[in-house]
Amino acid sequence: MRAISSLLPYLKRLPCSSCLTSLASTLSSPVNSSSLLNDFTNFCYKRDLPRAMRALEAMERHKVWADAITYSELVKCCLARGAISEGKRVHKHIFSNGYEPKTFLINTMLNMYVKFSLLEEAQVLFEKMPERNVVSWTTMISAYSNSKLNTRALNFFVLMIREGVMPNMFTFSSVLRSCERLSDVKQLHSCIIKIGLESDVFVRSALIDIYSKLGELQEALNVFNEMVTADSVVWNSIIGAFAQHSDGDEALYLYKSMRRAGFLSDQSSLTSALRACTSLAMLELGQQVHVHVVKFDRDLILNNALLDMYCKCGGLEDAKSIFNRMIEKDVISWSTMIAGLAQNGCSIEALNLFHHMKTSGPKPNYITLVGVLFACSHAGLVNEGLYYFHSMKDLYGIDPGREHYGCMLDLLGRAGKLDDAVKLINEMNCKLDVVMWRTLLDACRVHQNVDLATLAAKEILKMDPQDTGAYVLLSNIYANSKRWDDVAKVRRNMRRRGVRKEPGCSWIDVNKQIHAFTLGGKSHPQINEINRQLNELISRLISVGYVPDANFVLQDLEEEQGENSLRYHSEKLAIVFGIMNYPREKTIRIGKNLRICGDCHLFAKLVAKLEQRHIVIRDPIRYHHFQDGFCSCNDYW
DNA sequence: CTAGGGTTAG
Repeated sequence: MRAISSLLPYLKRLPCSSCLTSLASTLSSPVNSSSLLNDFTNFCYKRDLPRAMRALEAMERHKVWADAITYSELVKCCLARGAISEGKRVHKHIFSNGYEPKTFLINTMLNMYVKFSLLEEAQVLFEKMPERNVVSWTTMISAYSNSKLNTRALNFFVLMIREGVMPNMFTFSSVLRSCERLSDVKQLHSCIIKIGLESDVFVRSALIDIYSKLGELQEALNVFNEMVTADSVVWNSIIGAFAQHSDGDEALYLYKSMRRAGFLSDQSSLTSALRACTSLAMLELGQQVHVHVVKFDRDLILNNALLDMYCKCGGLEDAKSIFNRMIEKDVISWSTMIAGLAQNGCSIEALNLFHHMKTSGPKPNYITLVGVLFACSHAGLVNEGLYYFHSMKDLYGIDPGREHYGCMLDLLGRAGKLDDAVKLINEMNCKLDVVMWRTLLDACRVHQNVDLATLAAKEILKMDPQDTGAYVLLSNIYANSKRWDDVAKVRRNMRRRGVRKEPGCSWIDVNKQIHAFTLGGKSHPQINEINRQLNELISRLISVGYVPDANFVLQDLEEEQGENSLRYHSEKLAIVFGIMNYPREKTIRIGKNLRICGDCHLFAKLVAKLEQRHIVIRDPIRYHHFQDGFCSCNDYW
């Protein structure tokens, strides 16, 4: 022992028996295997990885083995530290001669490899396991599910059943995530009921989630409603399901029910609630949700949802200040802000932000560039758009996809370059989808290209025989060139297929109550007063030079009645109602289901000037901010 | 030792 103590000053830390043992072995002293094991156990439980590993080496030399629980602690320690090579070393140790690792210990190793994303290693280990229990199988299935290796996950589930291993709730919540077909979910679902696991909250939320992902919202709701006890994740699953499928009403209803049931809102439910407000364009409600967001103000996803809500609900100033205040911003935050600026008519600002992103933001992705091209198309920035489109592959490594082509068609089409648009179509390697044809059709309408419009409308109706807009436009085109036989034919087709024109509708929120108007607005109790004030307003506008623009009657079937119905377009009624009920300084916010027509656009600009009002109209794809005789879209929409 | 929920797109 004297020889050892003379070495002590050279050891930085107090020596442990494993150090002593390794010294001892070089000095050929006898080994105390029980104190070696003791130290190893201590180091493992204290998560002292370096010393535990040294002890492990010593144990190997002396053929000393610890128990499985201690080893599994060590593996967990490797996992927690991200120590891959140490983990592999332990793997080698427990598979060396003279030790037979228990199944649960190998499971721990399996899990470690999976968490390190070393699927190959996990796979090899799994195959050489002498015995595989439900945890082993579930670990592999879960690994495949997380890596989107869906077929493999499902195959493993089948193999597991064939081997006679009974799946548990862990297995189902993993394997469900890998289902791509409804029939698979149905089979698993009945399996779950047979085994009696349907009341498990994990299984239930996984079921709700997968039904929702496959678009089976009713099934998701059934699973939810059959539930006796819920936890917050189950609630969040069902709220998220409806929020993600743009059923904001149902999502908000469920959100309120959740609060009534005594659950507090958390990051996930608030995110979904915001998304619901976004899809309903309910700014005021969104602002109420914002109040609850404050206590999670460092949550990136939630902030992104908040940002998007303000962008899409026309609260651009709030959106900007949120964006500027966000401590952490990812590519989604930037993309949201860029698209948001573009949607609100601030395309130049959107492009400036994109330049700023290149120097001090994350790498732009596919969606970012959709926003950039969208900004170009909505401001008529043809050259800029062409530049970004042609350089996106070289500069950002992004291949143009459907959405990018769609933006370009829109850009060229709106700018009247229909020939270039057709050229682009021919260069595309994908076929035109309905949305692209609609884009083209719209451009044709604006630029009066009857031949291409006719083709586009026919193509649209081939793909979607229920597309009201295409019938209406086709019929309008024919009407415009006095081809009354063709008009009648289109009408007959519409009737035969049971297609009805979606009535134009605008709405405005007054005292937390939504007032909706349709053409003529007959159903509103105050319609007589509204019409009176509207007529008076129109006379005053005419006296300062307003000329109703009947050219846009081409948008609506009902418009054949001419200027008089134009006069009672739903947005005009909503604007007048807003003037009647809002103080002058309050912004009049109007939502509508169809795009605004040129006459109403002009009307809104003039009213904004004459009445000194700030008017915001949201149509299905963008915002118009009217102020002082101008619109944020610069009359380009 | 194994499991479930939230954000950007024409």
